[in-house]
Amino acid sequence: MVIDLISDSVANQSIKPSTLADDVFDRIRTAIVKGELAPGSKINEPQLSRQYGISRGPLREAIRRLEGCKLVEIKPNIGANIVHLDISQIIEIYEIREVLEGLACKLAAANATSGDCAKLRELLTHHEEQIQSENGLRYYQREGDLDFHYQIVQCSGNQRLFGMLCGELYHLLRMYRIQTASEPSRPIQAFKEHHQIVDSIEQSDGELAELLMVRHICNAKKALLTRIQGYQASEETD
Amino acid sequence: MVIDLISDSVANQSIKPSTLADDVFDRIRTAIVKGELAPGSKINEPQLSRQYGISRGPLREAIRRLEGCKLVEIKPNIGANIVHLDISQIIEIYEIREVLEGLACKLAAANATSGDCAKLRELLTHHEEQIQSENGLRYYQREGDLDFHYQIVQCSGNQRLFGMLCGELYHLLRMYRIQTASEPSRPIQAFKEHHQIVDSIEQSDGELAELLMVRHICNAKKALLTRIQGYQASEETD
DNA sequence: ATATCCCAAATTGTCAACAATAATATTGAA
DNA sequence: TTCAATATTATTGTTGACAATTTGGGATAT
Repeated sequence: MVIDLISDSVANQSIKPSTLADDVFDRIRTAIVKGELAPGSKINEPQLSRQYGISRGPLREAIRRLEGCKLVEIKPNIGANIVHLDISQIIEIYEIREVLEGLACKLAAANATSGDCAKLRELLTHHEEQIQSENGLRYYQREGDLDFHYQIVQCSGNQRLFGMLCGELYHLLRMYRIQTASEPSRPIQAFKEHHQIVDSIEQSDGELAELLMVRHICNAKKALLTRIQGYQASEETD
Repeated sequence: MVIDLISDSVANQSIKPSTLADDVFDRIRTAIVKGELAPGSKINEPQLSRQYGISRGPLREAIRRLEGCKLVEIKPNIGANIVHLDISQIIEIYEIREVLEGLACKLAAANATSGDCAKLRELLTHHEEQIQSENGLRYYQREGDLDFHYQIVQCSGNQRLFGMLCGELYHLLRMYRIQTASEPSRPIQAFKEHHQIVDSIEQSDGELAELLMVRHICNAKKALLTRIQGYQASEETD
């Protein structure tokens, strides 16, 4: 009897219960963010249900949840399409990021513990090593950059802010980066800016931290814009 | 034949196709925001499906979509609960509102047409009339206030920003106001601040408009905090 | 009286079949 | 050949039934 109780508690810790709809939601969301499901493409329910080995019931529940997250758009009697982000929408996201991450920095400056700051420093040190090696340059920009921002938002202590940025916007940005196979742009400059931001957070200077982060993202936005305009120009002249 | 085409096009314009899941999603969301479904309460699928006259299939799809919107929380094998906002979460929303609506003002100052400004003026004039009558005071704070902010966000031109504020956060604030049956606080002062904001938008002074809106919402947040603290103190001394 | 175990009822999760709609292919006429 | 109407196919929407799990109550032992 005692043994049963133990094995039960162990089972509850390791095997957390979940539904097919939840599992498939995660798998589809990952597939969308990774670009395995192409932006704008149509979701075929019979095909996907076969692919995941489930019936259409829980699959449709997963799709509806994705609709709530605005990762797919459903038209009645027609079907669900993977969301497609054009440049203007990416700009919109960057505008929102500016103020949202500015806020995150302001709050982080007020709330971050010395341990939090140490972790941020450690992350930057790791990035420095990555930058100095050739292939690390790509790694840094593609994932490490968002990791840095992720950690700061976590330090803000605002749970809803965390959900908005790390649970939604960052996914969309990753999606766009993969979609456009974007190369690293201005990693050394960005690295310097990251250090400045951590400095101000460590000194509990919320005002400065907010300003630096707003400017940091605004710079990234500008770099993106010039890169895009150059691309569009070369497209036209081809 | 021609007649058929006409009647078809008319039908398409008036009767837009929708699914049961979509309809019930709207109805449940309204019920949540209006407080008809109590925050924290459990959703009973058989009961709700009888109430709306549909089967559990589309009902569950609607609930999953609500989960994606973070209006309900689903625990596997247990069920869905209406989301419950405590004070700390409302404060979190106000922190986010500050910067998001500040951004909206900055963008509105750059994008608003003279027609947009006229509509804002008209709205404020209407509010003034409401304030001068006794019972209008309540009306103004409960809905008119959010209407004003709604219009400004619309002028910003940032669709995602619009979705975040008018599609999510305002719903939650309405929900909280109804939930706590909150009385109007500082309507005259808020009215003055609204006028200042429209002034700066009309003059295309984005920097000022942003600053004024941030301060406006920060004031509302402070008013909320003192009201709550007073309430909590009286609770403790009871 | 309290706690524990077990059983019954209710609720959630899943599936497969059917209905309704849209997409596609085919036929026929100009 | 080309366009339009029609028939066929595929996909989406909806339902009811069944399986799995949780919840609640009651009997029993301490």
